[in-house]
This record gives sequence, structure tokens and C-alpha cells, in this order.
Amino acid sequence: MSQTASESLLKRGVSEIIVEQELVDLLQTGKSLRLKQGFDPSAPDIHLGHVVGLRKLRQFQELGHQVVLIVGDWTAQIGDPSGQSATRRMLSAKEVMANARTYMAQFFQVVDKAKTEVRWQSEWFANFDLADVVRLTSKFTVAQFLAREDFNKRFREGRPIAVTELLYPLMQAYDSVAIEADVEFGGIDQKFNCLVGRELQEMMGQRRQQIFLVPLLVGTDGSQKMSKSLGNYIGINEPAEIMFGKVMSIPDTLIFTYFELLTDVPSKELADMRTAMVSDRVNPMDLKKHLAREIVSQFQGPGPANLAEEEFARVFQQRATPDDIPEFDLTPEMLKELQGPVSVDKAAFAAGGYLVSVPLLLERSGLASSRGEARRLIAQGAVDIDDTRIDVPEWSIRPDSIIKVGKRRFLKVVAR
RNA sequence: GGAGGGGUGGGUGAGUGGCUAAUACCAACAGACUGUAAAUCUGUCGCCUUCGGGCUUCGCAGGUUCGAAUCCUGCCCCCUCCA
Repeated sequence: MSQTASESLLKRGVSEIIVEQELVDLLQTGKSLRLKQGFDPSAPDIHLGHVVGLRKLRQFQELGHQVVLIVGDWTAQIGDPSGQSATRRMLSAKEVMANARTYMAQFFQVVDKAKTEVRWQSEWFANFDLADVVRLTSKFTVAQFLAREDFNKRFREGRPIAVTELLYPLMQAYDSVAIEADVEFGGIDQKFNCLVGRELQEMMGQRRQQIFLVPLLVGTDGSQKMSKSLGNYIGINEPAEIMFGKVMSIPDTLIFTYFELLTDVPSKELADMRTAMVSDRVNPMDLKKHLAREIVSQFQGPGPANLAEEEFARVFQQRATPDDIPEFDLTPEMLKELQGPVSVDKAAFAAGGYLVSVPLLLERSGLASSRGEARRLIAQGAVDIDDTRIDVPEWSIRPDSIIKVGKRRFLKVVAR
């Protein structure tokens, strides 16, 4: 392995390696390593936060190593304790199956399927009995678990910790034993769980696994880690335009982090870009477009990425109407309803169109969640009909009318 | 088994009889500005409204009162500590 390749593999986008020298030595033996990556089939969608680690797996695969993907069909039932809510709904076997399938389809968009072995936890946990559980738990103490930051924090603050949550790291650790992992991959928040695996392997007479921890990607809000429940995520299966737009919405300060963790743009180039940005020689927006193009191309291909970029420029920079906008079918019944609150004599003035109640129209078409909200939007000057900003609650519409709410919600009236 | 704390609008979390459709913060939405859906500033943020106002909200069900998120009774749920 060349100096730069090694540098990029072990330094770029890496939070911590335990123990780095041991891993380097292992890599130098030339042996194909078993790289452990687990997932809970409780939430099947992969977002860019996950991709950071998956890209690392891919890089290792390209050096000839073997990924072992563990489907956490048992741990999914417990729920990862790093979250706030301790209790999670038990999933049916059917749901687990479906989630796992969806997950894997996305997983293999980044990771090479040919160099991946898929294993289910139930292969080893299905036959576990109480004696096995006792044997497993007896190897650890509560003090060890309380050393873990989030358990410790909750304990100190008197917040609840479910017993099953303590089981979670043990089960994950046992997975390492079951598959004889050489290296476990995870986000930095997985450090504790991975370390338990390392210890357990040693107790059970195996060589201790190395731990490869990647940083947690900050989400589009610019402050918290990317997660689906926080709504600050970019899913890898989202339509190209959405994905492009979401990347454009990250704060400028995150641009280089994203470049480093999610693209192959060489570090040298990134350094140049950074210099250019700091000295105002380049607009951060253009760097962000480059970033968005890189990311969208990875998942959707360069063609759709370019289209998404053009669309973005058109809709957000030139404030033009997008190509493809939702339609609202103005049926005779709907028209009658919309005209209901409008006085008849006023309707007579609406030459060539139909005078309708705009709040009602916005509410019925889903552009506003209630008529009250629709009225507020009108009052705030957020509603355009056929390029005219309206300020009264009654307006004339006709087939092909374009209704725009805010900067990016559009609707086209059609009559079939 | 004993003692105690708590359930409030999307989230966090004030409010302990009327001034409270309910402080504040976050999120969200809108407008202005701009270098983008960044940042910043301003505004909005229960439902209905002919814009006068009307209606329904503070775990659930009753009750006291002219008047309750706030007091009383019962119930449900969550949590902590001691043993």
C-alpha cells in the first residue's frame, strides 16, 4: 500500500482506531481480514451519516478484505441505548425481514456485495438459553457499564436505564465472537459496544478485534448528528433534486467536512478550495454545488445530478417555476365548493376564470394545513397566483393557473 | 413494601383560581436581504370567521366555583429514592 493510500485509508474520515498500530500490523500480514459491520433492521433507511462508515468498508474491500454484515434481528428488539427513548416497539419477524431487505439493497449501493457475507444474529441467538445468558452476563460488572458515557450520565441524573439496554452491548459483543471479527466498524458513539466485543473475544480465547471508528456526520441543521428522527438527514435513496437541495442547505461551515467524509475529492484539492474560500476567491455556494454534484452522482449517477443542479439553479436562484409541479384537479364539485363563500355578483367580474376562495383552495389542495394558515400566508404576502402576489382572499383562477406558496411550493390547476 | 416527583400546544419546558389560546427556547413556516433552501433581521406559528367575533385545548372521567391548566375525588400512565 502506498503512502498516500494508507494515509487516506487510516486518517481521512477516521475518528479513532483501537489499536492503530495493531491494525497496521494486521494489514501488513496481507491476510484477508473479517470486517464486522452490524445494523438493526428497525429503521431501514440509510442516510449519508451511515455512508461515512460504509465508504470505509468499501475501501478495505478494495484491498481484498471481507465484510461481514450482521443483521441485528435480536438487538433490533431492544433498541440502541444511545437514544433517548428506552423502550422501542417489538418488531414482528415479518417487519424485520422487510426492513433488512430494504436496508441491504441500499447497503450494497456502497459496499461490494461480492465481498460481503451476510449473517443473522438469530443464527447464534436463537438457541441461546438462560444458562448462556447467565454465562455471558457474568463476565462483566455494572461498574464497567457505568463507565460508558451515556449510561453514566443517565445514572447520575437519575434517569432510567432499562436492564435490556445493558444487554445490548453484550449481544453486540457476542456477535464479534460468533463471526470471529478482525475489525469492527462503527460510529464513534459505538466505541463502548465495540470495546466490549474486544474484551469478550479475549475472554473466549479469540484474538481481540481492532476497532475502526468513524466520525458522526453532522446533519443539515448544522448542529446535531444526522438522524432520521431529528429530520436533518439526507437519505441515499431520495430523488436527485431533493438530495441536491438538501446538500445545498447545509451551513457553509460543513462543506469541507462533507467533502472529506463523503467524497473522493483528493485532500490536496480540498486544501486549495479551502484557501480559495477563506480568501474570498470563490463563492461557497459554488463549492457547495460541486459537493452536491459529487454526492448525488454517487447514488443517482452524473446525469440526474446535472439535471438536479439545473433545476436547483432555475427554481431557487432564478425563482422560476419548476418543470414538474403537482397538479390540482378542479372538478365541478370542487369548483362549486371553492366558489361557495364567494358572492355571486363578484363572480361576474371574473372574466375568463372562476373567482374562488383562496384560503379554501389552499387548504383543500394541501398547500396549507388549515384555512387559518392559508389566511396568514396571504397576509404575509406568500401567495402568488399566475405571477401576481395576492392580498385578498378571493381571486380568479382558471385551468393552467399556477399557484405558488412561499418560495418552493407550487401547484397547477387542471380541469379534466 | 415505604416515601416522593411528574404527565401542558411538533419538541424542551414555564405557569399553581380570573390580566392565559396559555412565558421562554428549539423546530417549522413566511417576508426582507443575500452568495444557496447558508448567515442575519422581522413576522407568523390551535380551529372556524362575513375579521365584529365564535369554538375547542393543558393524561382520562367527574366535582367545587360567577370563573380552573391551576382546587377536590376517582382512574390510567411514567419516573426516582429507601428497603
